[in-house]
Amino acid sequence: MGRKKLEIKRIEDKSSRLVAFSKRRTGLISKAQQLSVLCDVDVALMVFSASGKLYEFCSGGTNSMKHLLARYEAEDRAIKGHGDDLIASAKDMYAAGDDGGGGLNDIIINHIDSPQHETLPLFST
Amino acid sequence: MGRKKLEIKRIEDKSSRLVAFSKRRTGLISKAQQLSVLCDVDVALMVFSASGKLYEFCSGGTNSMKHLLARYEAEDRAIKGHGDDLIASAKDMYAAGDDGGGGLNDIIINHIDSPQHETLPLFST
DNA sequence: AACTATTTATAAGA
DNA sequence: TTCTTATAAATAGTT
Repeated sequence: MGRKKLEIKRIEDKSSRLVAFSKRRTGLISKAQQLSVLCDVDVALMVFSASGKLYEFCSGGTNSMKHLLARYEAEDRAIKGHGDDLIASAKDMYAAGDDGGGGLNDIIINHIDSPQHETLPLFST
Repeated sequence: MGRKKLEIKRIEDKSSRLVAFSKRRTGLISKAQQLSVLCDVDVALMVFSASGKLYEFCSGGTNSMKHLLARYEAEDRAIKGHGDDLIASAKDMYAAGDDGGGGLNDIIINHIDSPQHETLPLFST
């Protein structure tokens, strides 16, 4: 989006990297806020600078960050609770030889991509 | 960024809102990944859809999300640990009459905007 | 901190 | 939903 196309790899020049960090961090937080408002969903974003500074955004305000983290932990536990099922699925796929290349990782990702019915909304706006 | 300029407020038409959610969520996660790679920083992003589905990105992979959340908790505690100092600062500012309008909120935001020296990196790539 | 040439993201529409 | 396309936005390099 600039004068030249930029490869997505670490910017080695420190000055350029810091400038890019400042610009892109601002843009990212703005996009996160827009997504939460336009689509009426909860979003939590944390950015840790190389110097240890924290930048954050949370729909509902910074004070509600803990609510979203609690919700995340709950969903995470729900996913982990299916560990045995996931491993069984992985074995089945390997046995059937239809592993798409990603193996267990892809299975877990697919699982994460499906709604977690066990998870009750702990926080909603 | 489209055929028409869009106001940043809840999209009332459900179909349009879902389409926007799909597109913008993808874009946001992509931007988060680019920021982490280009600027070599840690980023954690969580999006909770209205139907309770979780979408996430974490630099270092989903498995490292917990490390970043722990780091966030640590920074949060460090900020909270300065509660007394912050309240004293607020009182001083009010007494001096140089409250910029934001009051304690602004003081806390300024505090958050400064590096947390007490925070050790719990996780780094 | 501004500028501006370009690249990207994306709102509508098919 | 997936592809297309006109436009708005973001931003890389520059001043």
